[in-house]
Amino acid sequence: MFSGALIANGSQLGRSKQDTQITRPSMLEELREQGVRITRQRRLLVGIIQDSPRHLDAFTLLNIAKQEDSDINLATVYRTLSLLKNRGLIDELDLMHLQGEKHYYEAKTSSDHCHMACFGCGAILEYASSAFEELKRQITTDSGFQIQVARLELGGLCEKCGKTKA
Amino acid sequence: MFSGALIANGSQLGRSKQDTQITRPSMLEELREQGVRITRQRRLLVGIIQDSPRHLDAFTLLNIAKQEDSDINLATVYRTLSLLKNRGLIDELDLMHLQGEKHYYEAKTSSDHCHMACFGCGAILEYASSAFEELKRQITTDSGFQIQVARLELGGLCEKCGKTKA
DNA sequence: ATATGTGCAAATCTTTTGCAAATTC
DNA sequence: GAATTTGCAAAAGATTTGCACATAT
Repeated sequence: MFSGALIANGSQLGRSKQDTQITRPSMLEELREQGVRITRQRRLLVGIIQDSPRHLDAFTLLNIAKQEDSDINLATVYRTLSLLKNRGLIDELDLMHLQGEKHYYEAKTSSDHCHMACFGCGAILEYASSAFEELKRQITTDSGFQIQVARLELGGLCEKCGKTKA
Repeated sequence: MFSGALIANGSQLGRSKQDTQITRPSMLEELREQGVRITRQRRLLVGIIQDSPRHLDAFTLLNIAKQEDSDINLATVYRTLSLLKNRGLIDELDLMHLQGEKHYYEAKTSSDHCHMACFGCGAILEYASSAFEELKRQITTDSGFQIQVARLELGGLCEKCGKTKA
């Protein structure tokens, strides 16, 4: 069972084969258009989230931000994350609670992708597929539910751990 | 925005159209086979989870159990949930954090199904589809990841709320 | 100038843990 | 009888909130 202190995340988009391209649009512009006040702290946090290849939890985000603005506070981080989430600019993930109950955040992408958490080594892999988009379409058509947020998380063994433990 | 005190859950399996049948096998037998000691508390909790049409959180489960055994403790509930989760007998859900950060649990079913949380009225709908199973197969084939747990959660507006707010 | 956002500290909520007593096999 | 599980109370971890001060438009 994985029990390391850090998520061994080499995930970077495209680590696994996938058939859909992922792109991330600019968040600050979007916020301005929505009439949201842009503060020093928000600019900083949004920049970090947008640039980061990793899934950040609130505390990690705080520590990265502190390198630029040593006075920034954890409460501000949480308030900003909440704002971005409510405006649909970031997705919130649990990553199968591999590291306790905290949440992880990432800039919303053009097409939804699933996250695979390896119970063996703790790696987080991403995978985008047109079949996922197709499944969402099917559900909407079939049930009449209008999807605003979609989260597909898988837990199991990555290719390497699967071979080791088999 | 939904802000009621209880999840308005009329979900009962099969509320929405779906193309895959869901069945729930017996947990106690499975536990015995796995050599797990069956205590009074475990028997009670497992029975409640198995019978419940709703997604239970730890505290709700405790209160239902207290009607039978007024001494049962919240720690025991958490320890039992943890046992069942690790043995693959129940699934853990977040239901899009519609009601804070707590988790919800349900007996694992023969085929995975997705949970749709309505931001309008708080209803939780379930939907099982062969396309979901097919997507999992595709991901496994394509990435080599061996899936042990799958969780697909959608947030948005149910059919009724979609019409009201459109 | 005024509404809004921030830092700080305390509070809240959920889940986990240490330990002595009770229970199951 | 020995090993495991439980209840209780306390601790831990993540997130939220009240309020006085600072900032953006």
